[in-house]
Amino acid sequence: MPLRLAFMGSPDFAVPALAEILSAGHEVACVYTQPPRPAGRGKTLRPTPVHSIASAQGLAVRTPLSLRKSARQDEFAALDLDLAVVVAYGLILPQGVLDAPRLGCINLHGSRLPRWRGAAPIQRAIMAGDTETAVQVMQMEAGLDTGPVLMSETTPITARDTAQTLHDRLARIGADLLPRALAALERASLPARPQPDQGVTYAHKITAADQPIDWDRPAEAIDAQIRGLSPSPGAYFLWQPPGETEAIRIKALMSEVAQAPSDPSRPGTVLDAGPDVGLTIACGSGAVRITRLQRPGRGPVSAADFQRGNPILSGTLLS
RNA sequence: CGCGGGAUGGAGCAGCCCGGUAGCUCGUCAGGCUCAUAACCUGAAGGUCGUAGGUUCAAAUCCUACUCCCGCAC
Repeated sequence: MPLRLAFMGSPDFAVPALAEILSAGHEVACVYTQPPRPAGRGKTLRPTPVHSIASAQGLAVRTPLSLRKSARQDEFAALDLDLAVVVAYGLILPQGVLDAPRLGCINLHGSRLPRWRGAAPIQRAIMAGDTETAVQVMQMEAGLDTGPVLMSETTPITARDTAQTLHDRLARIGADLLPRALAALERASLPARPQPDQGVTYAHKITAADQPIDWDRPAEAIDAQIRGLSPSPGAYFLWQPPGETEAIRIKALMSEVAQAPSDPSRPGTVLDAGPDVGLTIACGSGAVRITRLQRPGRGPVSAADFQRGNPILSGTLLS
């Protein structure tokens, strides 16, 4: 029995989920997504990725600025839904919305709740050095990501994961989880496990303050920061090219924890540099090797390529 | 009209301000050295300098338009 549902989501993370729901044969009566906003170079008006896909599929799309007004809630209720599936939508759902569908609203979230409730669970999990995370389907409540968990699938976070790779993996896993969750919900055979009271953390939105690298921190923390923010918005350090008067931002896109220097150097000191060895930098404790980076106006390159054209010399102090 | 940077052999860059023989670090190929090598030495191939116009005796370089890429901001 196909369900009649609304899909509410905005960014790339939600796109595979929508696709899977559609191919499972459910009736998507309406897609809710964030309104097109001026974004990117030139400040052109851009629809969300979900919006683009939904339009291409010929689905009805709504882009309210808020669901607080009763008129918006009435419109939602009038859809006469079995269920609403919410994936990174970006709006708070008032009780009136949560209660409207026959089976309520479920949410796909990229962490193992109650850890990393909120906006940026994927990045925060990597930045915190977590070795494992999950994708979970939960029954929504009024609180922020507080609802009981219906389905969960765990995945390890490796030392080679970036926000990008983990994002893609979790989106994929989540998308595969959803049709199963919907099928089970129809049969009312999905047990809901309340979230534990212990271990609650919040994944605050990534801001510009998260980006600068503080070389005084331990190597493990800096490596996690670099990978957790890669490729966007990216962690960066400042470097003053020889002969230049101003330092430029160098984005670090990929890194690994390197062998600690035998004799301690001031954090930020370039210990080893060259096309063969990449770029190893002393940290508050230990050292990190940056393996992929990008300077303003140029594309991302491997550390080896970067060093061929823009040698950052051994002994340079970065800030 | 948000601000700004970039496009130069296969890769990453310099050269442009101040027009006049296409450069650097690598890679590739050949040869040499070596027990051997990602090391070292010698040599070679490989470029419409993003596209289209303009100025000029002469344009990678100056001017105009366009295409694509990117950083910031959002």
